[in-house]
Amino acid sequence: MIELDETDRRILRALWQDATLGAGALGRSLGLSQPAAWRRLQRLRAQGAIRGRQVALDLETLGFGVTVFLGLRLATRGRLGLEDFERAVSAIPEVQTVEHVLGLYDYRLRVVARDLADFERVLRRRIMTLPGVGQVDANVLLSEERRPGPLGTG
Amino acid sequence: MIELDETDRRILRALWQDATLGAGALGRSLGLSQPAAWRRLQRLRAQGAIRGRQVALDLETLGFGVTVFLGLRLATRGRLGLEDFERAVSAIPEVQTVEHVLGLYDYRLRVVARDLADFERVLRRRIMTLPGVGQVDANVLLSEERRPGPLGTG
DNA sequence: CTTGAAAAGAACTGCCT
DNA sequence: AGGCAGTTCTTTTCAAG
Repeated sequence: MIELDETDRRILRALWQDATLGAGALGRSLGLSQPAAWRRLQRLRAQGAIRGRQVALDLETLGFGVTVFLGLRLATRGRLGLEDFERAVSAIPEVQTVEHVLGLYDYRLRVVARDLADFERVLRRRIMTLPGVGQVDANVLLSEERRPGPLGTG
Repeated sequence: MIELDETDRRILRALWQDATLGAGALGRSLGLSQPAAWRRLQRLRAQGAIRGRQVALDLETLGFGVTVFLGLRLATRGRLGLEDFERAVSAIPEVQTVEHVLGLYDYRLRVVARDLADFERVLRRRIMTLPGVGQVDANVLLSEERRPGPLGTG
């Protein structure tokens, strides 16, 4: 865990919105010179605050119009059960996110499909056949808003 | 919705892992020349397949060690109820994601906090006071795996 | 599609306040 | 910590096959 000043937080917030910004552009928007912004970037990366950069793909455009969140309970909850389950779920390409959680569910999955018929196929042939799967709850995504998170207050 | 060939899919998969790759590096890893890879990138962006680039922040390192998923049902479900709720939830910095869903819940929130005590504060003072909030279910994140999604199968 | 090269811009270094 | 000036490298763009 590291300490950030307000300038660092501004840098991270700006990069969160658009990671294509370089040290020069960042410096201009913050009133810093290019090398000064560059040195802060280096430090933030060395400290591990920035893990990497990813493209945000537009799944709608790519033909995947349906996103469904599944909440799963396992019937068998031993250590082997978890490992078997995780190995099997990792082999399903339509699963975008696997979250191991504590609470009402054991696992939460984010699943994308081309349409509802495609999703039904994934659900019946892939999800329901996972080892140890018990109860399955589903929520269909209507719209989603992603926000920069608590860096503003930090 | 657009058509992709296998090379396009490879490009998107590579960028999903590391968006810092430029046209040159992409071309080398795919057996294309730098201008050829560059033109494909341009096309993919023009078609809207690539929405943008984001940094992946390491929330642990930044001091936010607790992530909780909330499933919410609203007590009042009219149009005004939804708008009031969305406006209010957008003002909570600890809320990273707001998903409007169809199913067991009306909304799903991803909430980050420094620790469980901090999370309790957010839950009591911010979440439970949201307009129209009914039932609230919680799941605490233990571990998470993100995967490239269904681009491999196309 | 390729290679090659020129122009532009970004990244990085050293030295100074 | 930040700024300035200069060097090096990559990306971008164009020409030609």
